[in-house]
Amino acid sequence: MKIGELAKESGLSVHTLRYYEKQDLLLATARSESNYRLYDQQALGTARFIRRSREIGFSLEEVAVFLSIRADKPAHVCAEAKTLAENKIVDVEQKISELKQVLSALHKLSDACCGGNESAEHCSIIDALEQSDQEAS
Amino acid sequence: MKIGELAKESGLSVHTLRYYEKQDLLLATARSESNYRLYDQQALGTARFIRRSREIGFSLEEVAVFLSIRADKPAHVCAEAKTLAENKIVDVEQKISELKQVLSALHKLSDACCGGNESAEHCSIIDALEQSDQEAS
DNA sequence: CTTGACCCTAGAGTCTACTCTAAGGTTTAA
DNA sequence: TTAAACCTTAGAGTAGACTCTAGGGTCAAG
Repeated sequence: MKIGELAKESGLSVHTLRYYEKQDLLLATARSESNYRLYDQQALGTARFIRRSREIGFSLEEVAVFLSIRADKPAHVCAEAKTLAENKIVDVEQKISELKQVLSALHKLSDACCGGNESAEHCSIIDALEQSDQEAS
Repeated sequence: MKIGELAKESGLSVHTLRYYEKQDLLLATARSESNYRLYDQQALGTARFIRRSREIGFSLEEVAVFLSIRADKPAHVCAEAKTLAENKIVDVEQKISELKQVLSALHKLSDACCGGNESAEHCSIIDALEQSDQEAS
């Protein structure tokens, strides 16, 4: 299959597939006489594997680790994959908690503001951003 | 006050302050004979205003809108500020919900994996990433 | 034989918000 | 007077993951 079909089947763009090749994540199975990239079913599996890993939030660097485990499973142990997943969980939890703080600050801003067509002379949003220090805990 | 002191007082770096000037967010009040940027208390207020807005998660583009409201309050209405805050709330809620889905997918991966020093031959993380379609709802 | 849909490469551009560098000039304190 | 600690500019670099462009070749249908 050529790159266009692989793109369709995998849900990745042609550009992205070529980019992944440059990053050594997904090499073409072969080249046609006219130098077109050719892929087999295994390559399609890998493309989908990468897409799923990305959707779950892994970076390309992390995906590369998964791919190397996947490529030679007997040479690796479960702990390697699990560590990656656990670290990612910590990252994501951290991000969520940061965003929740941001959200609470935003709600405070928004709730205090009348939001009407009154002049912003005494807009509580602007005023709140003016305050010297406000900790939201 | 010179840029170094403004940096210290505002909690922004000298580089960042100059960057904000380039972005027309915070102009120097004046220049000394030797062409040093000079700032007054009002500029310090603006610097802090920007920092607080950024901490709450507004982009520089959004901060620019706040600054223009702040600069001429009578010419603006509360609705403008509130709209910005509400849109940001929607964005942040969206991001949080995406991250929660990611987190749940990660937990599924991680929980299924023994994580031990066994060969990754049957690692359930790698296997799960291999699956063709798994919707987490 | 031409049109359109493919494919190729190298390399540049995008996004946001900085962050840093090079190569200088100024001020201050000892 | 000299060294440290400031300040200036224009412009490049950083992160991550694409995304696109220019300028060209290839292939199948009508």
